Amino acid sequence: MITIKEIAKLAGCSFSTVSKALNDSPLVKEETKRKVLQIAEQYGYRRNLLARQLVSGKSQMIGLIWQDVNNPLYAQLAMRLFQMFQVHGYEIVMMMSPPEQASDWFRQMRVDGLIFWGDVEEHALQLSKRLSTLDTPLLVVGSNLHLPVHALQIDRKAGIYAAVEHLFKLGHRRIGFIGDSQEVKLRGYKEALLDFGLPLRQGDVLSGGLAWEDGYKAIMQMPEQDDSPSAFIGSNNLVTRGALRAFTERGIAVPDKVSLIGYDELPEMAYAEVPLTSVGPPLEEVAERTVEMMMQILQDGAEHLSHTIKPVLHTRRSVGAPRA
Amino acid sequence: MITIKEIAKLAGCSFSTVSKALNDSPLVKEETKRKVLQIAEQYGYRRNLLARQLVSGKSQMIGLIWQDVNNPLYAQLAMRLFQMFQVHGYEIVMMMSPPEQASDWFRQMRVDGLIFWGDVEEHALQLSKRLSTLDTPLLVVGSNLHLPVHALQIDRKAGIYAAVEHLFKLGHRRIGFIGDSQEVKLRGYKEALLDFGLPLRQGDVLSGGLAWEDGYKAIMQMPEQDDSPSAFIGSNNLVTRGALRAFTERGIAVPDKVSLIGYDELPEMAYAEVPLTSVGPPLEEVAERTVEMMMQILQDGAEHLSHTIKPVLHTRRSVGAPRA
DNA sequence: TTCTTCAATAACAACGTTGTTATTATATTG
DNA sequence: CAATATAATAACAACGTTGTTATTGAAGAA
Repeated sequence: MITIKEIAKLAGCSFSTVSKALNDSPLVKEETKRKVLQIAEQYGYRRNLLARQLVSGKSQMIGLIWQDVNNPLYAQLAMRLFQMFQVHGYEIVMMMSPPEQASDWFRQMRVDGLIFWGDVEEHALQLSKRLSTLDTPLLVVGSNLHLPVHALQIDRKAGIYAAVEHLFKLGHRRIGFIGDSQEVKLRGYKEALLDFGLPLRQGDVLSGGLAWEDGYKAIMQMPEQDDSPSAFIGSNNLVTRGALRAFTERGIAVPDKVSLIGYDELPEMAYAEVPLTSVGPPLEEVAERTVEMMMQILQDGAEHLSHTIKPVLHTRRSVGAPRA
Repeated sequence: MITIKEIAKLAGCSFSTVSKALNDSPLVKEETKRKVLQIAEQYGYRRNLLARQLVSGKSQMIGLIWQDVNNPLYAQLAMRLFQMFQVHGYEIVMMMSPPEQASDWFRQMRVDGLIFWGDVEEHALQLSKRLSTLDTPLLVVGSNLHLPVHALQIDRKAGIYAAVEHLFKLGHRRIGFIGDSQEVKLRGYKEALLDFGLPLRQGDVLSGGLAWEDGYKAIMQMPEQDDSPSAFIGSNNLVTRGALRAFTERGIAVPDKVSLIGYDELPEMAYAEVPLTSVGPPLEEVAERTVEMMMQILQDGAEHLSHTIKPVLHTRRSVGAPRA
């Protein structure tokens, strides 16, 4: 690929003049500029960003560490971040490797900032501790912990709480929870039960991970009882959709026999066989705040930023009043 | 962030010795190595990849251009590529911008190779033409065109053909097609009809794009007729799932009243309210071949590679014999 | 004319590496 | 003891840029 030095030879001037011409500097005669630009065009010159970033000390890149590819939530978010950061002259670079490995490579590439989706608290904590003393600013999006780095918190506890409240107000007195792998959500569930004077029954919390199958299995394996919950809350979009599938297969009509609310608000929720009522952070707001905070960090060198987003409830067909 | 020059000062030697020590060169005394390594560790030294790649002329990066974030197929594929290329010492860098823009940035970053998912033929053609004369090798994955670049073809026509054949053998004589935006697939459909002696009826091809809603709307808006098709083929996983949703809503039982086959083989197909029979390229094979071809291009400088993968049929519940 | 001013360009240093070549100091040989 | 081989390190060039400083040549002022 042609370099400014080669263009200089062709144009019969020095490479520093070429550099200035390509950057449209007023120090170069119009005629020279034209000649240089014409040659650059002709030979398909592309500036070498590695070199430019090396000398400038800024990479204009933001590293995005992405682990959970199967969750469409992140695909949506990533897409928006891409578009929004580009407006500010930054490129998003994504990696799907384990956090430690990804952050290490990003630091070697001298990215200006790092974004980490911190819904797995353990990883968020570990990574933020590791990077807190270092020179690459880290923004953790979606954690609930108090971290030693910049954080865009999502108040999942409040989200689940709101879901319980919604069901309670409709008359549900026996509410189950599917997927116990995220402690904050479970805490929101338990606190709400307590506040509304409902007993916490161990059997109503169906344990399992965050994948579709986990929700499916949880409901399929649920023992048939007379007094099982009249409503369930699924801990994320995948689990909830898996659960819905299982209810349908077992012939338990939603919402006639059982109501279902899922955490995460996504187009997919409306596409389910029964459109799902959901609580989740407004995606657009998450994206906007992420960009806003990162720009404050990069441009103003802001310290220890923190902001919290509250999930919002979207009512759809999957929830009704309990049968008498 | 500390550099080798600063380490040199601290260690009391020249920066070139530090460089060698960090690369474990046999030209450096063990004692010196230890001292340098200890200081590097202490100060959290990370090599500057920008500088290293500038001098080496190799970036060890492969650019992946990703447009259709909503299709989970690509999320799965991307994940596998990440893992597999890492074994070969390459990092995948992803961008979600429009192809022209993304490829331009990647070239400026001097990536060693580019991968483009070419299911939108128009984009694939345009990009491959643009890059065919340039020095950055482009591998188009999943196109059907004869392109002037390396290509891992997916024979979608054969896939759809196989779907029609499968239905025909079960006794279906009236087969519809949902989503007409990919010409190859439509061609497979038409050719198969012809070969099996079935008439092509305009009304049996429901037009629309590749999103969930397109499939949903197509079926919702389909006029109620006595002699409508006894089976449908959806042009991708989203469209098919949207269509299934619509059938369910309209009370048209799948597979009792109508059979449904979807293009794309993904876990999601099995998760649908009626597990969907599908034809699609084996993902793992696509990933493996992608890596294999790219490595041949990068290491052996292979010219004009081409390989074709045939989609495979997976039978599930959504297909049955037509009602008498 | 001779000095100054200014526009245009050239030259150079720097960014952080790697790889090659040059320079030491030390050990080995005859 | 000088000559030479060897080990360790230093010095330097290069990669492709950008930004700063130095050098030109020509026009305008004294």
